[in-house]
Amino acid sequence: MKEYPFDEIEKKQQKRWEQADIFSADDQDDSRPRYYALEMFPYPSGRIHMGHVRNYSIGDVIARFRRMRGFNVLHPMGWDAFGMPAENAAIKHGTHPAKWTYENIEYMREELKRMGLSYDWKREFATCDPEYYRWEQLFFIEMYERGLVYRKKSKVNWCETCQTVLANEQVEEGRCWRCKDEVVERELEGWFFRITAYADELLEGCDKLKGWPEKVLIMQRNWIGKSVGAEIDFPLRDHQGSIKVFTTRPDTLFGVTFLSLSPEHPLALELSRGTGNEMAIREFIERWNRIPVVERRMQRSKKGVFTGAYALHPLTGESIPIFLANFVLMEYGTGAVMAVPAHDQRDFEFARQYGLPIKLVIKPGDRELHPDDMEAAWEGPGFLINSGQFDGLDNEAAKKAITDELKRLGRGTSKVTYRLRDWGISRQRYWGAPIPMIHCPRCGVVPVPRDELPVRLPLDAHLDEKGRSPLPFLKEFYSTKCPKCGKSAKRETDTMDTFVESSWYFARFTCPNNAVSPLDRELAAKWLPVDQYVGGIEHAILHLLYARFFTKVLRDLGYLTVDEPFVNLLTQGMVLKDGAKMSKSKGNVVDPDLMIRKYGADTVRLFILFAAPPERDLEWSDRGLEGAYRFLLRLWRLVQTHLPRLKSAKIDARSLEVTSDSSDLLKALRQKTHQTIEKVTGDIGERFHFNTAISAVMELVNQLSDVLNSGEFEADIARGEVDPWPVIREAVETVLLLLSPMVPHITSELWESLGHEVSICNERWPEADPQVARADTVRLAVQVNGKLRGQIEVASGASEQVVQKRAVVEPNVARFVQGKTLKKVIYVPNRLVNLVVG
RNA sequence: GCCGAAGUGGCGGAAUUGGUAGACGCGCUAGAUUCAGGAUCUAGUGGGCUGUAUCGCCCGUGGGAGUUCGAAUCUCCCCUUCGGCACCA
Repeated sequence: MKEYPFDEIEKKQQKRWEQADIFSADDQDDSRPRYYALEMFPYPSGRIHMGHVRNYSIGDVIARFRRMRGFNVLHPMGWDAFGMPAENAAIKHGTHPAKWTYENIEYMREELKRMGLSYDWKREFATCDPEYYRWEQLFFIEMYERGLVYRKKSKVNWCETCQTVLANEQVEEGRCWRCKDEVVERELEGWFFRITAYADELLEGCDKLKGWPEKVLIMQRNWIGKSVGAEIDFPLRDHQGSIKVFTTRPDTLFGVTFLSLSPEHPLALELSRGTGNEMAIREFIERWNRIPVVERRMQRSKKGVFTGAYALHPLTGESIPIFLANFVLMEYGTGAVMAVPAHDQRDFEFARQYGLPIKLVIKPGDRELHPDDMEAAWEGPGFLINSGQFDGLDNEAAKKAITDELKRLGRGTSKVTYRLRDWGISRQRYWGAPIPMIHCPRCGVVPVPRDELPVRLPLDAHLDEKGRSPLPFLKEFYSTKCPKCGKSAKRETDTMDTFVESSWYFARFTCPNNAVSPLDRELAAKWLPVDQYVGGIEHAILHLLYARFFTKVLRDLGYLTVDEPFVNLLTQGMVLKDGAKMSKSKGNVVDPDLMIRKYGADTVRLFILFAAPPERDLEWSDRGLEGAYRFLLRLWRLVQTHLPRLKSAKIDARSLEVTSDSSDLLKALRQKTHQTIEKVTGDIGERFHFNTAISAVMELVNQLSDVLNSGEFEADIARGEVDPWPVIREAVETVLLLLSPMVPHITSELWESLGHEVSICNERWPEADPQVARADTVRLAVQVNGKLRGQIEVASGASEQVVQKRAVVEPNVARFVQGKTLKKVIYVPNRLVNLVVG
């Protein structure tokens, strides 16, 4: 038999926890403060990977720690079960996405259980369950009724490989976030969530999320991209109508020397008609259309062409030539910009290239600029010149003054623009939640009546090799009756983006089995918001922004009372092997399950928590893993060896005091025990620095072994003068309690073997006695002119006079002080004393 | 290009508020145990100095300057790596 039979222990303890049902969150109990700990739920891809192990180990420590500190903890787990890989696997292996998904869930649930995670498994659900997505369909309808869902035809990001549309957030450098293939442009009709209606609230909320990493907030702010400025009308000189532009720099209006339009601007061709430039414009647009979407944005050089048409300056009436320019985006603002080459770098480059005039209208305070020898646009502050009545104004003040003037003349307004676009959620895929809408040739778009929900995804569908959704070909699915007129109509065959499911799952965990309503208002109010959310940084924008949006929508629909879903966010780093992210293609994947079988879950958890603080990347090391195993082995052996005497020791206050007073060695051990409690409590509870928490416990274990192995100790026992076991038992029990959130199995087992009847998981977290933890003497560093010259042992909190007297007589210190005058003494109590001599 | 984070022994990392740099672990070295290997235990382990060798000196946290009695920590400049955004008017 193995000396440390981790496999038996882990199986036994896991069974025990399950039978005793000790990780359930109690909906009724209001006597304890509540705490909601959550980790990002996984996509059931088949097996767990090291990223999951890290994510869930971190979350489990937090949940277990809070439980021991007396909180009523909600710590649930579920499955983000809709998605493309299921369809791909189904095509490849001739199975069904549902079968594939549910089999994976079965397998991965067992893997997670082998890790010994303290989940309330009774709350588990998969998002592909109609009992889950039916409520999502209800939200969709309620959002539709409130104008938060709409349908439009637009140019969309299309991934040929995935055969579906992607949201802007899901395109990375012109490529699909999932399969990394090029995204092409397509004109398609689809459903949109009006996330832009919440743009301002989402942005302002960033300032209130004190528990989020600044990095994530910056990314979200940038993504929302709020710009404050003005929309200005430039009337056309030779046509009816005008061109609208958006600018953040209305103060530079007098510096406009031309307008730039996107090649996709609807007026582009029309303006050139009859000017003689029509051919050139047509050619330019055609050439533009031939450039793949991916490459359009990567073009660096400024290219353009004159339309032959002119606009009129809204304040001066001057004629302004209108150009098409390859750098103007149709999707942002109005697709047209007023070009101020003197004060905008892009316009500057364009003007230089095509020999267009540069007119200076902002004069910086500290230098003279001349249009002819400028090397770059001046985008900084200054006061206005060449701007008629506005000359001399500070440019910030001029922004308002010029906008006001435009408003007065009816040629412009204040305007706020966002980079954020509405969230396109239609997916031309099968394995997703059906969009609960009906297209009636007579009545138009009609929502499915509430009492007909859920619209079930038909499970008898067959996928073709190309990966196209079978739904548009499945008559039994799409053929229906219009709820309004009762005549035949067609169901929507698009499904929802799978990010919709993960946008509210955290709320559903508060009442996962509720069959009458998506959420129970009282339970949601009791548990939400999530106190601590843990997950990867890769969701900094996507999931975390969508979840924030959904929370606000559900609040406005009356389901939730909170504004934000996650109070505190911990973004963990990646698990690397040989300096690179683990991936099949690199062949550097370490299978967690294999490691758990070989060394046990406790060892894997301990290593992964010990190797780096959570937010940093972690380098996997087989050697390090063995080190973690050795530590647990030592701990096991230490308790086993002394079990009878540990078991019979009494650890009441009196016995502890008597023992520690009788031996310096034991007194020091007891002090270390209480110092370690202080240290570990802070490291786990406040900083999430599990690595330093573990190292502190290791120090205590080292000191404990030193005591047990020391000759002095042996001699004391032999004489029978001291009973050391109370202090030793206290130290051992402290080690077990402090380690239990991280390595729950071995600590549970040893706790039990010490004779405890209550599971260590239900024990109270130890309290440090500050009296015991405080040292009565301290080693003080003695510096001379800032250089370390010696150490002295003094009473804790000793006075400066005493310390100084002791310091100068220290031989090595004396060498450096002798024959010099003492100019100054700096004394930091219990730390150091610095003698400044000259 | 812009924004952000990070650079500490052979390696992962520690130093919470400007106060003894390198905790803890890995690796390595020597010894014990062992037929041998492995495992385990003990001791040592930043670099340099034959220098008043259980003590001491000098150097040392990417590089350079500065503030300070004192800097891994604060300020400025530079270098490198990683992440995000990338014509957003």
